[in-house]
Amino acid sequence: MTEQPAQTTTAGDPATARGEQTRQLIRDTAMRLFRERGYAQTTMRAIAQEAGVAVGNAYYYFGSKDHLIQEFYAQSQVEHRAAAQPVLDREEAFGPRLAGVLHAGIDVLTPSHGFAATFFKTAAEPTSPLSPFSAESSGPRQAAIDLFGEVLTGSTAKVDAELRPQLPELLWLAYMGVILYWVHDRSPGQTKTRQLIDGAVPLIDRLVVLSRLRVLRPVTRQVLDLIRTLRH
Amino acid sequence: MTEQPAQTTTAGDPATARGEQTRQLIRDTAMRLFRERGYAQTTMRAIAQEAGVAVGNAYYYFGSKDHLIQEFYAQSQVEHRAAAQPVLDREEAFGPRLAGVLHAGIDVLTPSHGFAATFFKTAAEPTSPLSPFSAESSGPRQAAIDLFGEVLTGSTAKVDAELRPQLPELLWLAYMGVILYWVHDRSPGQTKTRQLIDGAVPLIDRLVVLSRLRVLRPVTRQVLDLIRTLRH
DNA sequence: GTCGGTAGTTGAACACGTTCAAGAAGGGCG
DNA sequence: CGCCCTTCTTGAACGTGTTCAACTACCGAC
Repeated sequence: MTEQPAQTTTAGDPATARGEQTRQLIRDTAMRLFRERGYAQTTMRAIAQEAGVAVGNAYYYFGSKDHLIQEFYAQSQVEHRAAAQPVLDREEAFGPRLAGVLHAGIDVLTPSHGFAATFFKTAAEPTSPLSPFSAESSGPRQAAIDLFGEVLTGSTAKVDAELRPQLPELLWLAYMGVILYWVHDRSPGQTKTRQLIDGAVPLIDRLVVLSRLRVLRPVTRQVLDLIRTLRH
Repeated sequence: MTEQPAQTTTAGDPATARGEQTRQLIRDTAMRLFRERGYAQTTMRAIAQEAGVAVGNAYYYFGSKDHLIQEFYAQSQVEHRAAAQPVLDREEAFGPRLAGVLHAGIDVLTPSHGFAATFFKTAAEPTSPLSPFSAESSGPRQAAIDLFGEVLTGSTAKVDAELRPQLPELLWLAYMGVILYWVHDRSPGQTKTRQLIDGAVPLIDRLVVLSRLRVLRPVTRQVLDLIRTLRH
């Protein structure tokens, strides 16, 4: 309905633009304040003041307060990738690889649990460019899906040929589910989310293995057909 | 309807309080404007003006603009229950009962797809009393879970004894998943959501039946243990 | 050097959700 | 009726995210 005007995101533009320093300053200040005070308690005026710029200047670089969240996403995704590297180097079996990558994701997010939880609502809004399903966040999303592709590629697991191309996205979807649980997880240290990962991974592992069985072939195909249909 | 018997003891019954009329007026006006203009485009000032009251008066009855959404939830739940009745009367098999109740839920929500989608973000915030998992919405939630209990109770399906007590809540969770998909569903008439229901129900049906197999007993138990652990 | 255009920066102004001190309306009781 | 207490109602005022017309800094062209 209400189409946003084309945002000058400077996709492949030179990062040497004059304002790049200011952009990073504002972003870093915002991230710090989000962590210190939480998302709702951090006002745009406070961000601007702490960064030593005018309020409007922040809006020159970031379309809205919500857009600062997307910056957080991108940053988290990069950290997740880095944190997952040792696991991908070390493990060979599918299960441990998946578990390791999932745990790495939660590891990265844990310091931000307090404020991440409060802003994940914005991510759930379908019309928002912040939705993990939106076109605007297709960059970080694809990177995340690729990460789960690596979980698969490097593993010794044998996967049904038809399932294989769909699996990375399905694993990413499972990861989204883990995050949804984590966001609501009030157990100390979010230990329950850890239990969810450790409990769900063997089940997923078994499911992937079972999908190759001839007896279950019709079901596998049925599921895959449904998924293909539902894809946007 | 407007006539009421002599009210002698108004001990703890706020339903007969003086302002009940005003409360309903504000609620109905808000619902109408939400449908007409969408959630974000409907201001509290507009609601108050259309209802012919002061802004602060709306806040006397509803703690915030978001709280008006909860009113929408409760109303939708009641309509869902009513719309599901014919299905529960007619169908006996588990699959058709489940499919019918799921379709009934979407039927009820369909007229509000435009604005429901934009406010579902608020429901996703864990700290908000509007979260479907929160204590504040335990009333409508329990009613919804009970509805899926009826899907099971009235059916001819034989369910694993250990799974049975967990199943209503699991089905409700699946329903939440359907709604999450529906919210993001941009296909005309949300036909894809209908396909999701029709595709997923047979799978759930088969899964429930399979859970009784001796071979799968360990897996069933493993899943149930995990679920019990993760429960809040 | 200075001119002109782009990139960057400013802060007052706007609309919104929300709060709150003050008042009005009702009803029980003498 | 007059009094008091609770329930309800008011609208100005506050802090917020966001916008925008005006302004400044920079840089290449001549």
